[in-house]
Amino acid sequence: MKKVTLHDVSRAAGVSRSTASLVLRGDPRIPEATSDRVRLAMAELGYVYNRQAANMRRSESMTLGLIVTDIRNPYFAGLTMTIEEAAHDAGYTLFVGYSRDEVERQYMQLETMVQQQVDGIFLLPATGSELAPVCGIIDRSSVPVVQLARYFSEELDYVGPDNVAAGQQLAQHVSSLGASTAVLVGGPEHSSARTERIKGLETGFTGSAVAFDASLSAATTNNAAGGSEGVARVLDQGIWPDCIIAYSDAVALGIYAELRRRNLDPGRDVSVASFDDIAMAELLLPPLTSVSTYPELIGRRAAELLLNRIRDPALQPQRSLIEPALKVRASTAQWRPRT
Amino acid sequence: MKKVTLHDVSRAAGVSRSTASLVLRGDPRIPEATSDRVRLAMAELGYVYNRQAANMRRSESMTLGLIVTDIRNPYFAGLTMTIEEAAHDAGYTLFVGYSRDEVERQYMQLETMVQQQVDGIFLLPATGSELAPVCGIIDRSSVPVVQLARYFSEELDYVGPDNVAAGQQLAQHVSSLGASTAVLVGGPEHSSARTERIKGLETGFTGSAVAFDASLSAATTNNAAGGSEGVARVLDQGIWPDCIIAYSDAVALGIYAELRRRNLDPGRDVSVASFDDIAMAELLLPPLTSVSTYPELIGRRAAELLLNRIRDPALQPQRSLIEPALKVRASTAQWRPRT
DNA sequence: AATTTCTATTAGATCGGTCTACCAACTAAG
DNA sequence: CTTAGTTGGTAGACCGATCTAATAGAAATT
Repeated sequence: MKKVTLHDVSRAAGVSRSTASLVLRGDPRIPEATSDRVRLAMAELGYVYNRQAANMRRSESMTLGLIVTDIRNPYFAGLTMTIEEAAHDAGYTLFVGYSRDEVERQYMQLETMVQQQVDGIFLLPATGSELAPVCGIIDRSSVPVVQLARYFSEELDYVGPDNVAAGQQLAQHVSSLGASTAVLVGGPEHSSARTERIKGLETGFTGSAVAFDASLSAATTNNAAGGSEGVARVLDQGIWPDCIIAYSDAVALGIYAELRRRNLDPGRDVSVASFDDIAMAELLLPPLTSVSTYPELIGRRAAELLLNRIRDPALQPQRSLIEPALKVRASTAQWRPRT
Repeated sequence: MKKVTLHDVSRAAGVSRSTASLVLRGDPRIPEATSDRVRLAMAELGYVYNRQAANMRRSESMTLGLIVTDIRNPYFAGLTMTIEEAAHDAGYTLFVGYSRDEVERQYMQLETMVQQQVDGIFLLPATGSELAPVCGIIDRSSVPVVQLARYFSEELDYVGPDNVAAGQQLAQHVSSLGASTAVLVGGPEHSSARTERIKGLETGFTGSAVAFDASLSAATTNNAAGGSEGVARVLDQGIWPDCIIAYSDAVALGIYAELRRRNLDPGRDVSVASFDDIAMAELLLPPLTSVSTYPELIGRRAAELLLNRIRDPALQPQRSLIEPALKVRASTAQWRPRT
């Protein structure tokens, strides 16, 4: 029941360990007759290549790390899927950690991944990551890191949607509907993405007839529960906006539910619009107006960036913004002033 | 720019490599004065523990592997989240691969994970896994494997919902509505889960007034696109069931969409019921009747099982079935005969 | 005082690969 | 015949930890 090593293989094939190793890596110096013999021995003995051992001499481990907050949000699930695909296609195996938006958890995950000698890390930072210790482990090991969707450091690569543009597009659409008040609901309070989306909304609404006050917006967790809670908080303050802008589609789901609980009909009594445009947005009733932020593109771009940086660590930090696109649907199209 | 090793640390602290190693692992034989000195040196030099090196001597790598088909299905996302949590809490780092239900891809992922010396693997098998090569790598390395939600081998541990019971519960509910015909839509054709659900439906429907013919069911991919396609295939054959049973909630989403495209109102013109009960089921319009199969429980149970087996590989293969629970909602409650 | 036990520490083998440097045998060129 | 080059292969150091067996010195026991 002992492990079969290259040494066992080489003995069985009547060659040296070095030769077996060369066969393993397809070195052209080894003639076919020899390599066939070695490969036969491998098959017969049931040899399993030990990457960890190989990694000790080579400088790379052929593993990457990915830390995201929560894949029950389909936006992050899509992002995760493309990143895994890119990593797999490039020959890497992927460590994954879900931080649940907790810095402490995220820190532990970063730490163990670095200890496992990952060649690079995709990080969707938990809110609060700008605080000290998160960076500590990153630059102690000088492992390449690409920030996804949110950022906390200017010195690390970043790929995300152009949130400001997304906010502007949404604002323009909402004001074109003739709404007079709009409010933002949901999203983690201090994340860069939320700040940028608010900025986009504000600039988009200036000069329009819509009153938008960012200080009235309700920050919450980025999921349906957050949406319900956020919209409740707004309405219970006596604020009755014409249009509710959800921080994300995940949040919008909760907003729909809470509105209905209060006998309000989304798309008729109040418009709802959102960010992300996950597949579900189109299937909801009413279909949800949303600004698409293309998680697949972000993932693909991030993978390119990280692989490039692994090849050349001296590269300048890059920021790559993905252009959003507004998808107008019935949740806002049918809006009209309350009678 | 070179890596700091335990050797560097020990020299800086004026002790031997062995002593530094003992400090690292908190061995009680080392007095505090010494270990403080060593820990100080570690902090000053920016030492990073190299687990791969440690793994070469120890027999474990403190990593686990998880292979699932697609986390854009919230059911699998939930399963994945709990497994990651359990792994993390037990001190393991998790490799993740998404097979996209392709055996070839799954095989490659199994192979690299085994080569990375994982201590155990959670496997949600791709359809078609019963075929030879998938097992090859598993028993060549004799790595513990727990099958999730579907199975292809009796010799490996398995945790999943009690699909037969789930099918029965659904069938009983549907016949209690007074429906006269029901059809199953969606799901990967040869998966164990689908076979079992059909079996449950069949036994549940026998003796009732409902005509259920499994051979009329439309097998598809397990997502919304599959649901749309499946229901289209059924209706285009001229079959007009009273109740459509979706293979999963993900499939049901597509069924809702396709029915509406044909100006049919789910819950009024035709009942819809489903398996899984993801969070979204309740938020749909109409809210979707579904049998909850508790992915969180499955994940937790699977983690327990795998960790136990790692501790004691001689354990008998176990099968653990999670009891389902029917959640009746408006998508079936309002059903009445077409006029 | 001699022996035993205990404490703090260490040298050196080891895990399973890779990599450098070198070698032997044969062919080709001058 | 000598020299240079090519082909096919190998010995042994190396990566960075762990682990076993051993040791020197102090304390305790006889």
